[in-house]
Amino acid sequence: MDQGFNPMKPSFKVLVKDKNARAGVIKTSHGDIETPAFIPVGTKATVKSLTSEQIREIGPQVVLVNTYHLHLQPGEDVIKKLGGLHSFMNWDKPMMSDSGGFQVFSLGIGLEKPGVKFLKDLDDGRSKVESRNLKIEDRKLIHRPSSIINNLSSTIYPLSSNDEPRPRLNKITEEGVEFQSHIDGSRRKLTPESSIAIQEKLGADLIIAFDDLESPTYSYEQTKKSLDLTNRWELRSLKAHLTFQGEAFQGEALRGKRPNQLLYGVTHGGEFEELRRKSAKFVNSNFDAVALGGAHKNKKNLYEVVEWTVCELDEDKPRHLLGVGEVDDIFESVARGIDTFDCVIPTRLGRMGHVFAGPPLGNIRNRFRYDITKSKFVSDEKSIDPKCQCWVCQNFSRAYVNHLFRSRELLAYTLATYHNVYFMVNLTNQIRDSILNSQFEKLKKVWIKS
RNA sequence: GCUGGGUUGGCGGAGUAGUCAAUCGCACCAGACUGUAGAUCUGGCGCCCGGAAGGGCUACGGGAGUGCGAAUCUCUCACCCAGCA
Repeated sequence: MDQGFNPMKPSFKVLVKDKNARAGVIKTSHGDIETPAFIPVGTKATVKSLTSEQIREIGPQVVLVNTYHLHLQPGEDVIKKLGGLHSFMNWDKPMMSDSGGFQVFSLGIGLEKPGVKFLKDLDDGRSKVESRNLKIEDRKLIHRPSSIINNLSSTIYPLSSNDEPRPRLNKITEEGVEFQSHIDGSRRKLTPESSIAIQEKLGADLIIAFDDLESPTYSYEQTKKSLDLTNRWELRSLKAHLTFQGEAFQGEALRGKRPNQLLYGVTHGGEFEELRRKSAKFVNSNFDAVALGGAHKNKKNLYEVVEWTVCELDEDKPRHLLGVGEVDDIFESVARGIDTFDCVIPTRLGRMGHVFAGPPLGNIRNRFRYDITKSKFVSDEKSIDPKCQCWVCQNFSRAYVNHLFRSRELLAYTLATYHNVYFMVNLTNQIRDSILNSQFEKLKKVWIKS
C-alpha cells in the first residue's frame, strides 16, 4: 500500500452552480478531482503514446482504463500482484475503470452496424452505409488471425430484414456475455459479478457497473429489452460491489474499513425520453454516482438525453457522461449539469494527425481541429495553436509536427496527443473557472456562439 | 570494341500480342473517427467531359515495320547495367 495512502470512499460535493452548470469536487483516496473535468482514455493502462510523467505534466486529474482489455492482458491478478493499477502504471492520482460493457457492443453489434454511439452516418444514404459496413467487417477480419476467423461464434444478430447476418465475437445471455478474445480467440465470459471483481482487483477509485449497450438503430422495443437487461445487470453489479468490497482486501489494511471505490450506475434508453427518464430514476435510486451511457441518435438527441436524465437525478451525485465528446458536446453537457467526461477523440484523432485549436483558429465549423499532415503546413513555422501554452506549442512548429507525421516518426503521435489532451484539460479548466465566476454562458458564447 | 541484360505512370516494380490507361507497393490528394480489436480505415491518383454510368484523347525510351490488332514480335537509333577485352 502506498505511503500516505488514505483509503476512503470517494465523495462528491457541488461547490457552485451557474444555472445548471456546476463546479464541484470528487474526493478520492488518490486525491481530488475538480469538476467539470475531462478524463483521458488509457484503455490498456496507458494513454497511448504518453508516459505517466507526461500525463502529470499535462494535468488531467483522472485517467480511465478498461476492464475488458486489462482482463485479457495482462490479467487483473498480475496487476493486483504488482500493487494495483496505480502502482502498475505509475500513476498516483485518481483513476476510473470502465466495466467492459461497452465492448459487449463494440465487439458485437458494433461490427454489424455503422455508427457506434451515434446514428449520424446512416443519414448519408443507404448505399453508402451498406458498403461502408461491409468494409468495416472485412477490415476486422483481415486483422484477426485465421484460426480465430474460422472459429467465430456464429451467433447472428439481424437488426432488420434487409441486414445480412454477420458473425460476432460475443453472445449475450442473462448471465452475462460470452466473448471470444480479440487477442487470441480464447473463449471468455464477463458477468456483472466478474466485471466488478476485476475492477476491484485493478483498484481504480471510480468504477462502473456492467451494462448492455443498445444500438442507435434499435426500435423502442429493442431498446427497452436491452435496458431491462442492463437494469438487472446493474443491480447484480451493485450487489457484487457491496459483497466483494472487503473480501478482495482480506488480510490487508482495508479490511473492515469503508469501501474505497465509488460505483457508477449507467443510464440507458437510447433516443427515447420515456426510457431515458425511467433509467435515470432507476440508477439514481440505487447508486451514489451516475454515468450516462448508451447510444444517441445525433448531437441534438444527446443533449436532450442529458436534459431528461439530469432532471431525474439528485443534485449531490456526480454525473459522468460516457464517451463524449467534442468541444460543443462538452459545453452543451456542462450547461445541462454534467460533471465529468471521458472520450477517445483527443488521443485517437491526435494519432491520426488532427490537432485541436481554440478560438479564433478553431471554431464550431472546423470542429476546433485541423489536419496537421496537410502539405500547407510543410514549412509553417507557427505553433499548432498560437494561443496554446502547452509544452508542444511552446517548443515545436507545425512544420516539425507535420514532418514527424509524414516521416512516420513515433514522436508525432506523442506531440499531437500531448497537445490534444492538454487542450481538453485546459478547456475544462476554463469552463470550471467560468462557472466559479458565473461566466459560463459568456465563455460558451465565445467558443460556440450559440 | 565484343557478349548478355535492360529502358513501363512522381518513384520502385508487374505485365511480354487482344479481357491494358496498364496488378502491386511507395509517395501524393481527399474523407472518416465520440465509455479505443485503431501509430487505423476508406476512396482517388495520365489528360478532358460527366454527379454517376460512361465517353473522348494521349501513352509503356525515339523512329520504322509485321499484323485485323503491339507495352508485348522484327529492324534501327539512343541511353543504362554486367561480364570479357
